[in-house]
Amino acid sequence: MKVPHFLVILGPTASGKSGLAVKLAKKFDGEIISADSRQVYRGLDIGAGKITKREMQNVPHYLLDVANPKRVFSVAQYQKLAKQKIREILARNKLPIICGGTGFYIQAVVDDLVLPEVQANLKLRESLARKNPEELFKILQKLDKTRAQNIDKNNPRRLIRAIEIAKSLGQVPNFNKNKKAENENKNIVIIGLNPPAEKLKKLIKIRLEKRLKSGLITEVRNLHEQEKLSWKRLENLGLEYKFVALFLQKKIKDKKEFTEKLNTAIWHYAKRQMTWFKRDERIRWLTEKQALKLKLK
RNA sequence: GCGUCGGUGGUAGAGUGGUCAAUUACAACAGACUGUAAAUCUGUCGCCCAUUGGGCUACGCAGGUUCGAAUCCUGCCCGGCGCA
Repeated sequence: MKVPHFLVILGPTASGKSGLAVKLAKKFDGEIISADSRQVYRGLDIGAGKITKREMQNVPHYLLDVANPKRVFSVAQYQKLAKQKIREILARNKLPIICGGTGFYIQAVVDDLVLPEVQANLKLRESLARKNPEELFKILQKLDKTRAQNIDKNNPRRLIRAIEIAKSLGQVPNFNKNKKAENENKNIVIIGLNPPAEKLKKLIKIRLEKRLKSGLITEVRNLHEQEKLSWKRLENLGLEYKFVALFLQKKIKDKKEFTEKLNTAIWHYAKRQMTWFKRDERIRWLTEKQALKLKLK
């Protein structure tokens, strides 16, 4: 296989991406760029499954801890930073390895999506949040007919963001399709890891137990008490952060119920990740063993 | 033992003579994704064929009433509560 412009390692949560990335980085003299929408935040460690210094084995890792967890980080920001890191790594004659489970972030980089730089308007969002989808849709229709035509009418979050963008830019810009075509020529190797469902379920379960033992609950409590992250914010961060926050608030009282619900939620997440990945035919689905046998020249 | 309330689809739990293969939620499965993505949203969900539609088996078990029963009656089995 030709030496790629960069390498991507993706897969559902708990599929073993981080470990593989380190091994491949050592083999190919690479450096790793995380593609994870939660690991970008400072202080989200155990719950987000951030790789430890020790696990990094001296392989440089980027785009971890680059954002304040109080503020919402966006794909647009991610894309900008990731592209910059890729350039830097290439300039050093090393192989950039993008590794993560946030499909959208990965796509933003791989296909170089055109993302409107419209910042979150919290006041606008708050006032729009009170409206139902039908009302939101009507507002969007007035602002941007094109976007209204292909948007999911039932999805308030999308509707609100579309309105936000339309208000600021007049309309929601299109993806740059040409860019995507151009990218087909770029040599990008995408490796997907996808253990069988039953195995993945087990991996998720074991990993959660491990996280609980290594202080997950304390981490979330500290984020709330010391870092002053509101419960609402923690709930919004999802999965571990959401369910531990609910548990600490006693909205879920039973520890067993808490574990079960969280496990299910993580499983649901893994499945959502897979539906996203499945449609990308460029992904080469391999086992870790197969991936380690890859040769680049 | 008597009294009483209840036993409904994988689970919880509505339904109390027809419009019920059975509200809803969860789980399960599939999917979307113009940018808050660990979020947000959608579809399917008894079985068998079918394009609308049709057939079959189902609401603890066995009988009965009725044109018609998850729904009413009788007996039995099982569980909660009360009194003994």
